Amino acid sequence: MPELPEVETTRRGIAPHIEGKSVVSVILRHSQLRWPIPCDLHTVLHERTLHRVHRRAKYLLLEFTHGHLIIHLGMSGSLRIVTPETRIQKHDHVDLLFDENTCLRYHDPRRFGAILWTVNTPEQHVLLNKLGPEPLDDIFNGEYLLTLGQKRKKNIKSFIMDNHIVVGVGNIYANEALFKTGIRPTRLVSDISLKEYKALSKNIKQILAGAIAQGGTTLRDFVGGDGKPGYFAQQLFVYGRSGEDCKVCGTTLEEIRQQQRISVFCPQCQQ
DNA sequence: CAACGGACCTGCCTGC
DNA sequence: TGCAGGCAGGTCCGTT
Repeated sequence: MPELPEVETTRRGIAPHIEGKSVVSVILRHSQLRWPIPCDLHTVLHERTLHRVHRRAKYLLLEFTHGHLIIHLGMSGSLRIVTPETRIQKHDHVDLLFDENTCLRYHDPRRFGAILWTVNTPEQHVLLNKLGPEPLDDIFNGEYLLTLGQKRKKNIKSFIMDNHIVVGVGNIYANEALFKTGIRPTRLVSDISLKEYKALSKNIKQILAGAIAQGGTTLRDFVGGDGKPGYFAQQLFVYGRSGEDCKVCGTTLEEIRQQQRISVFCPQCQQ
């Protein structure tokens, strides 16, 4: 699921409802996610105040005085604000119950997500300490990509999806950014010019910022923190459109598989 | 190191 | 209608 815009949309959706509130209780219905949820989480968070909800890459970081709760939504996770009485549905694995009858409910059918606790700064956590820059940061630009790309031998699609290079570019937006830049996903990183890298980084920023502004891409089961779906899906140029006509030139879009992920591209627009 | 394949898990869709 | 197979937004881990 969620790519970076969905995670940021979730952060903005849930933050106003829980920042400044204290945890009344934690209910674990299914603690086996990608890694086990700490079974003493209720004791750790009981009567503690949540100060802020941050995001780094696709991780949501819930800041408490004595540590951070690290939440990743994996492929199928979502967070919603509900009331404690709201009927429990299948795969509603965790409730963080706050005061004022506010409940943060974690739902994740495939259980590829994670909920972890750390008393250190989240940036020091082993899952976060090797991540590349945020795509919307100024550090992420054409020169940066050119420098790293010269040292490597791999295709551009898996390069921009590599979290060591830049975070937050998942399969949907990798496809869309390469289409918009006119770069075929199979091109080698060592073979791409500074001019192209500048355009690519600019387009990645633009596409992600646009998707965030519109509340994320909705496919299947994603819902934002307030339960409303996002509206970016209808603006996709290539993702999920293999065999259909290119919206720019009319050529039939083609599909290949790279690193077990589907890439869709226009053989005319992307060289 | 870097690159690649496999693994984790459920739901949904297709085709027989 | 039932069932097997393939596929899905992510990313860690072990092996080359």
